[in-house]
Formats: sequence, structure tokens, C-alpha cells
Amino acid sequence: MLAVVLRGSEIGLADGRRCWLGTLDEVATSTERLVLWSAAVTRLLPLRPRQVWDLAAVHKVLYGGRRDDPAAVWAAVHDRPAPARSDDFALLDSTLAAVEPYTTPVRSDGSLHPDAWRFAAVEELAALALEVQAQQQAALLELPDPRPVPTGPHLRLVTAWAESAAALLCTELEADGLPFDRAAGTDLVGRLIQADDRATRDAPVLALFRTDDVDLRNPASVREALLRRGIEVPDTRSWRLEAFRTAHPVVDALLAWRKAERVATTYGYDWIAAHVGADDRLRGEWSAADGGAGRMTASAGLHSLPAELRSVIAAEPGHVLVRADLGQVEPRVLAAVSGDRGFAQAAAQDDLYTPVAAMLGVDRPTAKVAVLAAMYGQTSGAAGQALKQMEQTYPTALAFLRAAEEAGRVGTDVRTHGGRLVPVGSGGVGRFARNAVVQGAAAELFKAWAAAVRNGLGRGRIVLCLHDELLLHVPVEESEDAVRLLRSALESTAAHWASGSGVRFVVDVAVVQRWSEAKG
DNA sequence: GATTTCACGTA
DNA sequence: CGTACGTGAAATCC
Repeated sequence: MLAVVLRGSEIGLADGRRCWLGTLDEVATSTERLVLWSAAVTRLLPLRPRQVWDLAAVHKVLYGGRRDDPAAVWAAVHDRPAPARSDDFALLDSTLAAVEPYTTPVRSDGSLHPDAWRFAAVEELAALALEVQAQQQAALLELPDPRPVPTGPHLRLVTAWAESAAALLCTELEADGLPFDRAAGTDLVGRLIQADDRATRDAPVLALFRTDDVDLRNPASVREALLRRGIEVPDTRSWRLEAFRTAHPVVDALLAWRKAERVATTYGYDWIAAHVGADDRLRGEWSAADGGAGRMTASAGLHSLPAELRSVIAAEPGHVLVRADLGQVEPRVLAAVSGDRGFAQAAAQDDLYTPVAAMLGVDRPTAKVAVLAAMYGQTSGAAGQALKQMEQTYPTALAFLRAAEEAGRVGTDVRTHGGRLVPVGSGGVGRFARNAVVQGAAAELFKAWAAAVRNGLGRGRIVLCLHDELLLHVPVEESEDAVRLLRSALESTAAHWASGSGVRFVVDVAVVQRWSEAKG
């Protein structure tokens, strides 16, 4: 493995035997896997490394938490508390400088200086990166492999590579962006917002309220105004107002206004101006493992783009979009990671809910509710009865979920199938932990799949990751290769990730011009 | 000026 | 009284 550190035009390299000042060409032509303090530095590289070990990404898998700067990463593998964060003002503090001259990155107390990357020799930082990688790898191997029948490298090492690949992919997603049909986008936004200025948009609703004395953007004001029209609601959320559509014409108008206002404020002209570049690419910031369970996140609203707007994501000339959705991924993941043989048998089918329904003796919709209720910790309503049957039919899966919930309730951290530590904290909400072991494991499977797809793609690019969906932008002549790759990558990923479980993972793939186009 | 509440889109 | 996320407007806090 080759550790790489970049600082300006300096490139520090280390291969375990020696460390030296290197050239970009050495990195580009190296056939070794690269170790990086953070894959984010690849933004500075005019190349796309095939495989990296991202120390920050692996650190978050092993130890959780939000900090992933080198000093914190270093501290964790040395089983010590993270030092105070880098502080530009502290650097100017003469007393601190007098105590700790900036000569070596590792201080006398064994900690890595928070500002080491500023002053230390880059080749030395590369050597340290290699050390940390070895320690992380050892720590990962200490976690037991959860698979009943390991068929390849230790699963937690697979996770390390996949999470690193996801971090690398994030830098590419940020750089590439989504192909955006600007003309269609501007046109569609114009139609959806009804009117360009607020007053004109508000007018029809205010007319039906028969007053100007209501602020449509103030929920309290709207609630009062509705009360004056004889509609009493605890809050004005649209699902609650839905029942009053026929009670008064203003409700219908208000709900339509809400949709228009939503587009105007969040996905309007300002949004296009802010996030679509001169090259007609829609860009956001990406994070490879955010939040409690380690899902990918994206800014610029990329993960919550309303369905009615998705037609504006369109392939460029000579290209197609290839969209691929994993089917019923969370229950399949539950079947795999819990080791429930019966549930895995259901998860061996194309449609998981049909055999579950047969086993429970209920119809398919009820079976679906029961499975989702089990995974998400729902206890009320119709789910309650179905849950009891789930307990009897799939005791192993349900015990797995209950154990996670109990751990969360008493504040014990849990680990996902891939080895990610999910800190529960003192807040200890049981449902959170119950869901995290499923959602988090699904995120790991997804990232492993995405990593395999990324490495197999030719000139195509992954342009969107959406929890269980990949969107590729590929030259027309490579579309069939891409479709085959999406399927084969899932098969090879599932083969080791869920080996011996009997669970099948399925994917819907469609070649389209626009993201909105139907699957199949 | 920063934080909280409400609301709503996606998985 | 199912989980997670990001976003924006207004109210609220300081």
C-alpha cells in the first residue's frame, strides 16, 4: 500500500519501507492501493484512484463520533482521547509555541499535533498514515466476522474498503454533478410556482379566506384563520388538512398553494442559480456516512427532489441515464444480518412479502405492514396484532431487533453487520437503535455495491446515490455494459456480504433519458 | 445573530 | 404513537 499526503505542490509518499517526496506521476502510475488521511483530498488530484483506504472514513466506522481529523484519528488507534481541535489562533499563541516547538508531528505526550499537517514534512505524515492504516486494520480484524460462512476477506475489511470508496465517490459526485436540462427546468419551475411574486401567488388563497389578515407562511396565523372558517385543527400539516378538503374551498386552495410555495422557496429559480453550474450540472455537497446509521447524505436537496421535478435530470447528447433500484432492501438485509433461516427463505424470493403473507396467514398488504412495523418499532394501530404473529413466525429476526432496541434503551452502543459503531448516547431511544442496525447495514451493502459499480464503469459515471438507488450517466454505446455491471456487481457484493444466508438481493434496472421515466 | 418550531420532500 | 436526512420561513431566544 502506498500512503499519499498532499500539501500544495508537495506530495509525500510512504510504502512501508521508506518515505519520500514524490510526484503526481508516481501516484498516478502506482498499481498499489492508496492510503489517504481523507479521500476528500482527491479533489486536488487530476486523477481518479481506483481504490483507497480513507483513514477518516474507517475511523468513523470503528469509533463513531463526528470528528475525523488526523489528530482524532491518530488518538483513537492509540486508545487515547482526541486532543483539542486545530485552532488557527492557538498557532499564534506565543506561549503555546514556546512550550511545543513545531518540529515533529507527534508530540512528547504521544499525541498527533492538531496542526501537524501544516508544518510537518509531508513524507513523514505519509509514514504516519501507513502506521494508522495498519492499526485500523488490526482493530477491524479484532471485531468478529459476523458471517456464518465467510467466503472471502474478513467482512469488516470489506467494509473499510467500501466506506473508503464511498468517500472517494462523494468527491466525484461533487465534481461531476447531475446533468440538468436548464431550459426544461426553468420552464417547469415557472409552471409549478404559479406566479413569480409572492403577492400574486397568495392572492387566490386570501380571496377564499375573505381576508388579508392572514399570513400564509405563519402556521399559527393559518390555524387561526381556519378556525374562523369553522375548521379546528391542532396543527396545519397537509395530511391533517386533507380530511377538510370538502369542508371549505379554501383548504383545497391552501394545499395547492403549499405545493407551489414549496417549489418556489426550495426548488425555485434561486435554487437553479445556486446549484446548477454554467456547464448545466446540478451539484451538491456529499457526505459518505452521516447521521446515526451511516447513510450517505447530500445537500442542495438532491435527496428530496420532488418526483414532479425529476424530469429535469436528463442525459446529455450521446448519453443515457441508467437507474437501478434495490428491491425491498431493508427486509432482505434484516433477513441476512439476523440469521433468521425462515425469514431468509422468504427473502430468497423475488417478492419477499408474498411468502411472509402465506406464513402469517394474512394478505400481502398486512404482511408488509407487519414487516415494516417490526423494523421501525411501530407499536400502535393494526401493526400491533401483526407484530405478534411476526414474533411467532420469525423469532430470530425479531429477537435480533429486540436486542438492538434494548441496547438502545439502556444506552449501549450497537454495531452494524459491517462493523460500524452506532453511538446510542445517553439519550438512548430504543426505536432509533432498532432501526439503525437495519438501515445502517443496508447503507453498507449499498456502498459496497456502489463501489463495485464505480470500479467496473468505463467512461460512465455514478451521478446520484439515493439510499437504495444508483443513477448512472453513461455514453449510449456503454449502456448495455452498465446494465450488466449493475447486476453483476450486486451479485458479487451480496455473495460475500450475505454469504450463507440464502438471501437474494434484487435490482430493477432501466435505461432512460430522464430520471423521471418509469422503470422496466 | 443563533436556535427552535413548523412544515414537507425523499428513502 | 415508524426511522433517517436537508431545506426554508417565521418565531423565539439572547
